[in-house]
Amino acid sequence: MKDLTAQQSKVLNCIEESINKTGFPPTRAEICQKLGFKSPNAAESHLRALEKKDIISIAGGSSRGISIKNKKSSSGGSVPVIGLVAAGSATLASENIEREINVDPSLFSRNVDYFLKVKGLSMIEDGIYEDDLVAIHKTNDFKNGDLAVVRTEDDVTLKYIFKENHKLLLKPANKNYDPIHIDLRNESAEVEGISVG
Amino acid sequence: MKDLTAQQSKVLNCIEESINKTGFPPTRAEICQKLGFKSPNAAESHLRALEKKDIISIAGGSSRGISIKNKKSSSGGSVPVIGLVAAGSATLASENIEREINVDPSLFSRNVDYFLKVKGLSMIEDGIYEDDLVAIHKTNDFKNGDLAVVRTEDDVTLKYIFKENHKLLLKPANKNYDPIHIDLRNESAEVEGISVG
DNA sequence: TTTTATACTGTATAAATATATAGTATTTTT
DNA sequence: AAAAATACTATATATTTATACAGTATAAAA
Repeated sequence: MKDLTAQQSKVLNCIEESINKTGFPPTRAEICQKLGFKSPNAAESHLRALEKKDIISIAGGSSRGISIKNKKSSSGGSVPVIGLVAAGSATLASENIEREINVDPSLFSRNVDYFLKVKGLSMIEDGIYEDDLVAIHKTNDFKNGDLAVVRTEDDVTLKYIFKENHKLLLKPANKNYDPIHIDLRNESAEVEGISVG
Repeated sequence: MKDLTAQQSKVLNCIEESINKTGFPPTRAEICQKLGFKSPNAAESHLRALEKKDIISIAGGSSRGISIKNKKSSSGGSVPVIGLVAAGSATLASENIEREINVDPSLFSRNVDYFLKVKGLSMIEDGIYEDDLVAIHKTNDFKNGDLAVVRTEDDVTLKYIFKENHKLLLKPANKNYDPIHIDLRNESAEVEGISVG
């Protein structure tokens, strides 16, 4: 996908800000006022550029007819933050969702699908503290030693994962917590994603 | 709080629909078209009524200047659905949030703050199955035998709660799962809310 | 019983808004 | 080197839109 220019990002930010603050998108004039433009056409042409790049859609003939596409999925730009977990304890996530954190896509090795906000102390030896953000890529695939979000029958945890034949070993980075052994023949376990932070 | 009339609910729904579908609030004319009114003043006066009841706010002098208040908290009307948990396993909640389920407030004994979507099988003997909704009232207060959302150091679970001195007993309604004993002197545990469904 | 709130039709209009057209200048792509 | 995209100012205007004013009718509250 084509990147946004600095000005186009500003305009997009301005739109997001308006929606978050007032509940509805801005007019051309409002964009101009916020960004210091003196002509409504400045905003107009930026909007057209953003539309061409498929970032927003503009409803013709109606005021404030701007909507931001890509609310879900896609590759670059912004990623949802999911409140969660550490060694399992899932916080009530909807209260912790901080929408639309803009991220530099080149910073991470794989695609980041969401961020986990760490709750709990089980990863404390690894420099991951409460409320830290861990970038997660959704996948079932993992290597031994990966920091993974694992969903067992009873839990969702963020731990280092090791697999040997039928056995999974989930290892927290805190001596006070014991490693968890899972026999896949008795218990089910799914890897929801792995850390790419 | 004053209740909404049938027509006012329709108008509110119309606004929500517009925001969900197009990304921005409707004009008076659009409301009229959708609900079959023939005068823009029909929509206008309903909007004024909704504003008076503090359901929406209207930005004077700007088009589509309608925003819905009460995004958080408050008593009646609509409640968020939080994807979650059963015997602990927390699904990645932001994916499961189904916003704004309208509920009859008189149906529940206490205020409903949110719904949990049950994941897992630990409550199966009690008529609570996977994907069922359980109405939750946020509180620290509980009685023995309450179905409670309990956050331990490592988990969030939905279980029947019993307290004896320093000990908590969390009992699932499924023989295959064992009750959990928590000694409050060694481990922390918080009640996030109790079921009022 | 007299307000007050609900629930509209119908008409009108000032203000808000989208949007086209005409330019200029710089940077990037081809 | 030419074309295309970026990044604007400036002006104009048709259309959208909010919003006021004038009515009518019914139901609920005071």
